[in-house]
Amino acid sequence: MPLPHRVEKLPWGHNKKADLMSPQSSSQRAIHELRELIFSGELAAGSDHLESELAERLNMSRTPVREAALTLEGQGLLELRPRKGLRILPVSPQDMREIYDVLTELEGLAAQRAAEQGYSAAQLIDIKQAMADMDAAVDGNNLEDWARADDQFHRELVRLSGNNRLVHLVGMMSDQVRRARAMTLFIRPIPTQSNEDHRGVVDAIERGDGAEAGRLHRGHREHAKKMIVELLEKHRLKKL
Amino acid sequence: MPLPHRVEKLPWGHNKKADLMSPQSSSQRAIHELRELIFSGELAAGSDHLESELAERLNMSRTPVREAALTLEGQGLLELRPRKGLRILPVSPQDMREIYDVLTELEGLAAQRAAEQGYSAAQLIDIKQAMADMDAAVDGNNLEDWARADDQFHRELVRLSGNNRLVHLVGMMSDQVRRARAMTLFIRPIPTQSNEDHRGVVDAIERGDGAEAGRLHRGHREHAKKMIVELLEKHRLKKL
DNA sequence: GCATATTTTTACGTATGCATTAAATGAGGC
DNA sequence: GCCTCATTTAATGCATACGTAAAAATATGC
Repeated sequence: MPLPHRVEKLPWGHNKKADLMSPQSSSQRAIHELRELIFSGELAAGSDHLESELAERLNMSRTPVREAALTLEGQGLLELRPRKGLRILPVSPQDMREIYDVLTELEGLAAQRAAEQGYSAAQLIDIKQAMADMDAAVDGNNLEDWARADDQFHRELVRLSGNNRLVHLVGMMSDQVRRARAMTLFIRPIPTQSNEDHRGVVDAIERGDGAEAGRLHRGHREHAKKMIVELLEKHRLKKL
Repeated sequence: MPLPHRVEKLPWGHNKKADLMSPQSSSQRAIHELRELIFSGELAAGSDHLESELAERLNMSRTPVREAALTLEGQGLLELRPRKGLRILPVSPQDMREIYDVLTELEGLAAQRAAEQGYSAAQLIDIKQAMADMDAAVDGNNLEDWARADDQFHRELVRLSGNNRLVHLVGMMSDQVRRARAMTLFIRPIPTQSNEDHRGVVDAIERGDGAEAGRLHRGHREHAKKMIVELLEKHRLKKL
């Protein structure tokens, strides 16, 4: 048969957004797996990797790897450097400042718009659940759970803005922040203040007070920015 | 203090000088030419095109066309639809609202940050030149020149923010706005107000008044948003 | 021993081939 | 007629082939 030592081709149906199951197309799989490798640090920031090398690692040809690389390049996670391999982009404290600046503004807008939609309490149930999860995680002193719930909170907040572009752009920026947070999560103060901040934002959204929601959320992010950047610099984490 | 300057190698940099050199790689050429075709309307919004068709049109194989398509998909200009060809994304009034919302916020931030850099008059020469060009274009009643200078103004404003991510994201959003403006340019009022607005923003930047620069620029963009969206809806330009 | 010229290697960019599978078309039953 | 199912068509996703040019390695001259 034409495919000598190829292995699995999963007979799963087509789930467009399948988060947890392996995507059906090799390109999609490449995107997913490369992202995992980058976020887990297995592909270290600043390191170079040949297309052929990655292709072999993922059990596919160069083509889908290349396509994935193009996509991820567009998301600012790596850079294609002819003949030097693809370089996992490092994130310096200065980069982090830039990213947080943008993120602050975009999420602030999201909070404002979310408040203006006039959501019912029922429609805010998911974001409140995320808040509850964060409280529980703080109580249980489980930082990983906290980080997950925090992600969920921010994702939900942006979704509530009703602006698809916002969702997309914030997602991109968040990916980069996430890499840094993995490093700093265990050396930062216990994030009780974050939970307070979030509560204020959700209250403002529930009241329909857009200006206040935006203002509060911006403050929240600015505070986080300061803390993260200071941590990165103090610990000499020049590049992540 | 890091001076902002051109970034050569950001993923999809909007490189102004790229035209001087003939793009050597087919992929780059494909990106450029497809963009041209989209902006010129030769590839109409909402239309579908087969990879092979475009490859033939650009005198290359499917591979670089595909790579370009991936890149442009990341920029929100088109969508890859398996077996239906690549679809040039239409921009509805609702899309335009979303885009302007994001753009307003991002450029507002840019204006604020630009003001905070403490630029000398000499460093503001380019943005002032753009303003002068806009005035001249209004005097000469040349709308195309005006549009070009307006682009230049906004590009320069964002560059002055010193935030490369901002440059990058605003570039993406601007591309989409640009398509709509081509349609509305000749049915909109003569843009004298815009020039006034810009002057106020630059003044605030020169004074180092970040809050005011941001506030003014946001107002400027919000006004533009309202006008464009109303125009689109009034003229039943459902899709662009 | 060092700099420069020359060969060799190799990674990439692009073209091409092919199996897969969605969509289009047609056949057959109601 | 038209719904369902089988057949054909054709565009894609991916593998693979290959020329090119950059980088590495080697040789050469001083």
